[in-house]
Amino acid sequence: MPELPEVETTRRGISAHIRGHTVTAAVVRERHLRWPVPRKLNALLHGQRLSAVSRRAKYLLLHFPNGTLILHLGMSGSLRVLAATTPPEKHDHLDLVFDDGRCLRLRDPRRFGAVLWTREDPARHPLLARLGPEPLSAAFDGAQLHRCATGRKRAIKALLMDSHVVVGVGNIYANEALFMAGVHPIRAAGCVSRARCDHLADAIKTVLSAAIRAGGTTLRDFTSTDGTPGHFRAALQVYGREGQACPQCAQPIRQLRLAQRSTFYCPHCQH
DNA sequence: CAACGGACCTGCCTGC
DNA sequence: TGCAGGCAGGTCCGTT
Repeated sequence: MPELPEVETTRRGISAHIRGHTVTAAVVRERHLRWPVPRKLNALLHGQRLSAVSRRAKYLLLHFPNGTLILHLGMSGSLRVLAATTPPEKHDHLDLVFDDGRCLRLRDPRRFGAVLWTREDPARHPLLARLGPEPLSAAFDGAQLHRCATGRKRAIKALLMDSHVVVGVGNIYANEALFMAGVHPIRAAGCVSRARCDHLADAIKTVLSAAIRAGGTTLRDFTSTDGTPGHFRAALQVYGREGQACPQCAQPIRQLRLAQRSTFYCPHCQH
């Protein structure tokens, strides 16, 4: 579920409903996520007013006067805003109940997600402190990508998915950006020219921006059941399309395994 | 230091 | 129909 576009769409969706409201209870039903959910979350958050919901990489940051709640959705997490009286279902691990009778509910079947608390500047939290630039910011461009790629032997796709280089590029969009830029996924990062790094950086920005717009449509209503998985699927050029015709040259899309992730590419268009 | 595999989980789909 | 096996949108950590 959550690639960066969906995390950003989630942020926008929940923010409008919960920002400015005060927590009346934090209900933890399952504390065994990627890391244990902090004890005494209820004591920490009770009576605290949520001032803002921001995002860094795929982490959502809920800002309170006494600290910040850091949420990560992992592979299968989702957040919804609904009436606090709505009965929780299987895998609904956490509710933040607000003073208007609604709650923010975290569901995460695979439990790869995380709920963490910090009193410090969240940017200095160990998980966030060493992250690379945001892909849609001016700090990320072809020059930055080329600096990181220089002298590296690993596959360019693995480099794009390395959060020290740039954050938020998951498996789907790494595939799509490489196709858009005409770069072969297993090419050694150090063998990608500056000009092609420019194209790759542009492609990442283009595909993520388009997906955020599409995600906005898909997950518009956070108070209802759930966003159907992926309006943007229709826009994918190579991901999940093994054997189908390349949109540019009509040759069959191929699939391979790279760093344990499915990788899709056109052998004719990508070098 | 760089690069790679394993690990963490459940659900869903395929094929026998 | 049942069951085994493989795969899934992430990413930290230990080993080489």
